[in-house]
Amino acid sequence: MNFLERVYEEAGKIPKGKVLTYGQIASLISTPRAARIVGFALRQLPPDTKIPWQRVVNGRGMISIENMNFPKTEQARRLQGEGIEVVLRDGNYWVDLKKYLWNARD
DNA sequence: AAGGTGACTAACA
DNA sequence: ATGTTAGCCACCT
Repeated sequence: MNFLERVYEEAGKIPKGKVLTYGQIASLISTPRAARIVGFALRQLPPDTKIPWQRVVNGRGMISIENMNFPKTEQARRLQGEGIEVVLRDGNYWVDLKKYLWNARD
């Protein structure tokens, strides 16, 4: 099983209404410094994937997407649909990590 | 096989 | 407190 598959596996475990950071996922799969690869993994997800990629944000709770297959507006919309507060600040979408960051045991 | 790349981060200026 | 720079490491060409 390669790194990407582990990322998908962990991402799939994120409960609804919670978010996770790239670094956090990397740590969960025992490769703390590979946050970038996590992003790389999510980037190549097909539009019809079941993986809750929208629950993954960067270390400050910001949606890092600019204009890929999935627009950040789409991610923000999905998160709000799960009951997560998403605020638009300075052209970027943010979530409150203190409230929504998942601690892997909840 | 080797070097470039990135949905990241942390450290500096 | 904002803007840059430099590590990071698995994947892609």
